[in-house]
Amino acid sequence: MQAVGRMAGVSQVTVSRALSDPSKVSPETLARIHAAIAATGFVPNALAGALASHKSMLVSALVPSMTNIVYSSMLATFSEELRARGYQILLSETGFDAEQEAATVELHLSRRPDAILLTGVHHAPRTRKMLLGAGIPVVEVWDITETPIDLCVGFSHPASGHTMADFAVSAGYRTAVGFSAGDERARRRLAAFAERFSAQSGTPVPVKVTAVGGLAQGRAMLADVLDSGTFQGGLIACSSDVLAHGVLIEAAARNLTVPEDLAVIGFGDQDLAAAVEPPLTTIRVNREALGRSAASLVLARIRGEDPAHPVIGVGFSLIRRRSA
Amino acid sequence: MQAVGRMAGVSQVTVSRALSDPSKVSPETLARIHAAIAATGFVPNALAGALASHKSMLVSALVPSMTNIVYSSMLATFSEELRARGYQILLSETGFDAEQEAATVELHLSRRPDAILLTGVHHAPRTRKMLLGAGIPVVEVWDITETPIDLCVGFSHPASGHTMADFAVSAGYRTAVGFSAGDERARRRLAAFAERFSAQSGTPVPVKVTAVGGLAQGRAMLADVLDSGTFQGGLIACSSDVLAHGVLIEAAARNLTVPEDLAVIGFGDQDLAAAVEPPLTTIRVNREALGRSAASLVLARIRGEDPAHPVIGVGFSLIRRRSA
DNA sequence: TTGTACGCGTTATCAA
DNA sequence: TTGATAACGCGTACAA
Repeated sequence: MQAVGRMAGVSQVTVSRALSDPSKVSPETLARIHAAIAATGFVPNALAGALASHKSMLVSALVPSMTNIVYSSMLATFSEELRARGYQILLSETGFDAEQEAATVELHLSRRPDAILLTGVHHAPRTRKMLLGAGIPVVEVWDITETPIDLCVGFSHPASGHTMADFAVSAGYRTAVGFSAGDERARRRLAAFAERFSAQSGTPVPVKVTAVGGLAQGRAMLADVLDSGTFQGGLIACSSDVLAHGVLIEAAARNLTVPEDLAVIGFGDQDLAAAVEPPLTTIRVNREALGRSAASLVLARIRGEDPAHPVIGVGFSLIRRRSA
Repeated sequence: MQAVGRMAGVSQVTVSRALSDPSKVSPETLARIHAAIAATGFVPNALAGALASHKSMLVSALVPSMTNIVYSSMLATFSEELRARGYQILLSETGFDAEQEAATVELHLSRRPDAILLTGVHHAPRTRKMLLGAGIPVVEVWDITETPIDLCVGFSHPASGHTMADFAVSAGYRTAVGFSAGDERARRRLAAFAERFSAQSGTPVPVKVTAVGGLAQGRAMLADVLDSGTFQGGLIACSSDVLAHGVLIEAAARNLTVPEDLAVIGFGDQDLAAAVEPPLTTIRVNREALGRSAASLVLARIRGEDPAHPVIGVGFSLIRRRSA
């Protein structure tokens, strides 16, 4: 900035002002400064700026996995909203491990973000402590709690499982099995489904769990319950659309008709849900709205406001298509 | 650090040393310092550290889309390698637009990253200039060029199209159509396929293009060529596995048998390629190796080394399964 | 093994 | 409308 100022015939401070609040600089000097910037290729140092102003214009986001469309799609709108206000996103994966999350939080905090987004509501005690100590807005998403660290936007996973079960019962299904991915939230959804469905139908609901929830795992699980005789028709409730899609593929490969021979219900309403054959009955969560709400809550808190509702339930809805 | 030092009975510098190089501090004082850190909940300020040391321990990564598994999977290994060396990734989406990329590069440069990763080899002139001026390692990935800004790890998209065509001809297909996503690299792949296939088979290859390459678009494109009579059997070459998967779904919905009634070839060898029915013949790019090579090239350059081969071709291979 | 002094490149405060 | 000066919280000499 000093070099730019020298070239424009002004001091370093004036260059700083020209960049942060052009209205405080006369049009003529502003022009000279811009000319100097263009000539030198000067790029301001945001590190120094952040250090001096105590504003990093950085927002941290921690998600279990960035290759999972479920998280990346809500992040897309979250970061879009924040980028519009000049914030940049510092993104990290935490896996599904609380200790790894704690380590990542510490790393992020050292960059002095102006706010931080966490996935889920269950964290290591140390994580909570660090976050409280940091004194910045914290928003927990993709789950819901009455006792958030600060802010929370999400929905109840058990409630979504209950909704699936109620639908299944009312649609006339009397037997069911559950296929779940290994992460804690998926298991809570399926556990709630199994508990409610078996209570209403009187038949127990076995729940199979796989570490990762891919297409291949969906196929393999269906093959497994079919070959072992665990499943003789009825409904297959899956913790994700991808798993459900795998079930569809395996069923087709065995010349089984969906939903006649077996019915399938997914979770997430990803793009593929409507595009597969038959289209998937699934639970839709408005991920974009979730990301947007999280952003506006954070933005309000950064402005110093105290939101009337620090916990926002975005809800979900069952989309009935042809698979069940 | 001063406060921590006071509590531990040492100066600020000693605290700094305890954190950056514990071997330079006596075990006793180290213990006192760690106790003080634990007591105060002190988290070092990486902004100040970066400002003083001229090392931000930050590496920028710019990808067209983070919801696209193709990019996020190579990023996963890239960031894993760098995280192991203490670097953090500053990630941004650029869409498929050169101007947006330039603006994002400028934003990232203001954070003084120690290196930067760019997707593709075609950039705005201004981007090249800024990057050269920044004087940091730059690695361009997912495409290849003889004249990189600095480093390059990727493969030739036209060559992959030629490989598809050569396979198709040798497998006996005499007619083909191409389905391509709208991005520049996808189109180059399909254009190369069409050119080579028609040269060898003597029949022209129409190429359909869709802005986004989703499952629904794959279905719609197949429905379209079938209903309009543009396609009467032969091979469908797709710019991605997802598009190919859409073709598979639509074919099954119409009771068409693959590969007998129509054959399909994809690109990318994503997880789904082996899991669908029939499994997809596709082009595999080792995305993990790509991310890893990019990381080690960058790391070497950061260490001040001059890599013998600044341009690395990772190549690709055709995986023949049952769809073609 | 530890400490002193200084500088990194900005913003904030105050004065002109 | 502009400038001088002092932080911001660390690392890096250099000295002890």
